[in-house]
Amino acid sequence: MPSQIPIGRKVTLNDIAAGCDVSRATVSLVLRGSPLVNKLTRARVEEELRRQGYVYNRAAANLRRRISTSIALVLNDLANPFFAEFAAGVDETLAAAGFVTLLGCTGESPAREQAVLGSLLEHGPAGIILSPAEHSKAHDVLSVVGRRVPLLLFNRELGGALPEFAHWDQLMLDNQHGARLATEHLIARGHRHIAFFGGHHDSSSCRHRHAGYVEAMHTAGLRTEPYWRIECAPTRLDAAHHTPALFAGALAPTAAVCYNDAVALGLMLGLNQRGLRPGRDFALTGFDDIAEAALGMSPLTTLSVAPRERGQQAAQLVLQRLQHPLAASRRTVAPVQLIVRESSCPPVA
Amino acid sequence: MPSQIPIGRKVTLNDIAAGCDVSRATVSLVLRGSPLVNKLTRARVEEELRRQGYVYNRAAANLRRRISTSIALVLNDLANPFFAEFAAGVDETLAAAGFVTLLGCTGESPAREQAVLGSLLEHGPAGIILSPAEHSKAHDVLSVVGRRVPLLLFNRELGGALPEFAHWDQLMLDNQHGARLATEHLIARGHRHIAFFGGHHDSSSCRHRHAGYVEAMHTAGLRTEPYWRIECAPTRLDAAHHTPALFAGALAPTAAVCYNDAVALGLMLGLNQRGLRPGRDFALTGFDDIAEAALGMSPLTTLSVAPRERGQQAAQLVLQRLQHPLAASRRTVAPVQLIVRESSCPPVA
DNA sequence: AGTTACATTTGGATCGTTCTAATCCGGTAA
DNA sequence: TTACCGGATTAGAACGATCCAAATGTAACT
Repeated sequence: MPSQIPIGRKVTLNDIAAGCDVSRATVSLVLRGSPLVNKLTRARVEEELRRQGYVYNRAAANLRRRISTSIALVLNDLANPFFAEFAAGVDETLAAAGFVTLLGCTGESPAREQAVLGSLLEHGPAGIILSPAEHSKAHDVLSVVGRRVPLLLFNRELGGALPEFAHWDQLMLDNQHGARLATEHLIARGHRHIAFFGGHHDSSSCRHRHAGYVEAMHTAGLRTEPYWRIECAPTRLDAAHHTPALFAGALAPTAAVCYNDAVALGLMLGLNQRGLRPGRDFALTGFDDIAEAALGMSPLTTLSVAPRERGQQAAQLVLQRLQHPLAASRRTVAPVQLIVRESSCPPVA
Repeated sequence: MPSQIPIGRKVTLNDIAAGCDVSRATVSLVLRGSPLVNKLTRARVEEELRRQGYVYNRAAANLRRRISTSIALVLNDLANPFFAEFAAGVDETLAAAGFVTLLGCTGESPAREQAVLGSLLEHGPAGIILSPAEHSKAHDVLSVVGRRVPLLLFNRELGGALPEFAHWDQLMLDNQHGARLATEHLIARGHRHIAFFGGHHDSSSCRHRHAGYVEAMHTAGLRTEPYWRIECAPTRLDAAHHTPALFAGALAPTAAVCYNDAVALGLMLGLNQRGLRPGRDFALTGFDDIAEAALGMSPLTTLSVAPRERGQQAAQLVLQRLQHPLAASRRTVAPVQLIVRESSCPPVA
């Protein structure tokens, strides 16, 4: 029984081998289910493995075999439900493939990103999934990651040019098309004065969404006033604070395409404080379709990006890359889907 | 320059040693900043390390030193914001201590929990932080984890008795006291007929919260009717569906202590459908203080559990355990804090 | 010159596994 | 008898680091 087993040292192949009078090599063969070993000895060895409570030392095995069974996942912030769902999808798919997820959070700091990547690399992951911090530069990432271990960029571009020799894949959301869909939807509802609210222009996803908005507006022959572009941090609180700026210009908008759901929810609060009912007196759309979007005072029209599925997809892409290390690097753009809810009302007559 | 470095093989200590005419051992000393090595040779070696783009192989080092620099974090579901915040806190603290987080998700399935634990253990974590799946049994966890690697239980009890010889620590939330606070608050507001709504009685956290509710009621000399205890799955949807059951008994409650915030938000929806305005016609409290609690139609009175801080605390506890492997096992109960918002109105006259 | 002291450096064993190239053995063919 | 075969097993060298004891070189002191 387990209580007979010495508690001091880890059980190794040698212990098992000694315990049933075979060689280390034979035990190793048993462990890996080789057909070479005799049925009888296999049974004896398996019994001994159970008896001593052996646990496989994958680190030692991987060292010898010069392989790795882990993937590093580096994100800005797990507390963001978008990334949390993404991480859940990644882990789920990796686990199914026998890989283990090494987690790292950067908190939007390029410096911490460097540190985290460095630390994770020492554990020898087979690949990396990275959602870069805001001002992270391609050159810096390259200098710490090197060209040996494959990298998948998710969600954001890196500053500076991507090194063409490195096989870095990309998984991006169709930000521009999504924002265009939202804008077209508001236009179809009858709006003519539409603002773009929230986000910072130095974020690539924000730039792309803004481009989609401009594209839709101009295609429809509508003007975009500069004071209809309100920048703010992508948080509820900051969005609520910046609400007055929307109505400070000469021509007040009747609707806003928001950078993301958090901003949209904050804008709703801000509108309420001005006595405007979102979804009645003012129309707005979000981006991400986070859980809270469907609830709240006025259910939010938004773009679903299916973060969990993106996580699964990211994991798949990395696993494929591991099988074809020399394949050309690939850029995947995941589609987004417009979810129409009540917040995108027609303009008040 | 980096392009001169062969791309085929990983750079090892031997390569560096050969590259600057010293022994492997000396390079190793340089890496670890030993004062033994001469300033001059140190400089030469460091230059060579940079030149060849060396990355430390922690797996190999840990094998030799018989130590580990990783901690396994096993959760039900990262997509749950409570656990996501918790994980963020854990990773933050572990990273600061030089550890790396091995992630695993169980999806509330004891079978997957076994599999995930087994897989993570093969990577040799120094410790484990486990938030058990719903019906997970202590005996099963023990049989896969063994008594070698220290375990910290978070948030839930395990079924069956804890093995006393294993040094398993616990970090629990003060569920009972929290529910008692919420109930006392409602009583102080003037309510006499208070229900306990949501959750399943086979979940230990639900039992504890219910116990706190009963305790407060009885201490105040109030009765608890059996039909004031409505069980349902801890989701918004199921809570909304079970709302009518609250009013099916002889004496209708004027307030409800909810199992958690998700349930409370679902109950709000259900109340709305009955034409009752939560926070006006009916009072309710939640548990967890998730982000949505402060927003919504009627901001929710709830208990803040500070999940990120819990994560930091969990990591601290494990790190302490690593330093004192033989210390007596410890049970920590984290305090919770009542956050009074508008949902806990006085009863209608 | 011989001894001691000190600062540096190093060879070789080691961690727990896998891999390669033997080896062993009973049976069969030449 | 010898050679050979195929199935089962194994010794021993890896993998990339660390650790220990021992070696080296230099300077200082009898």
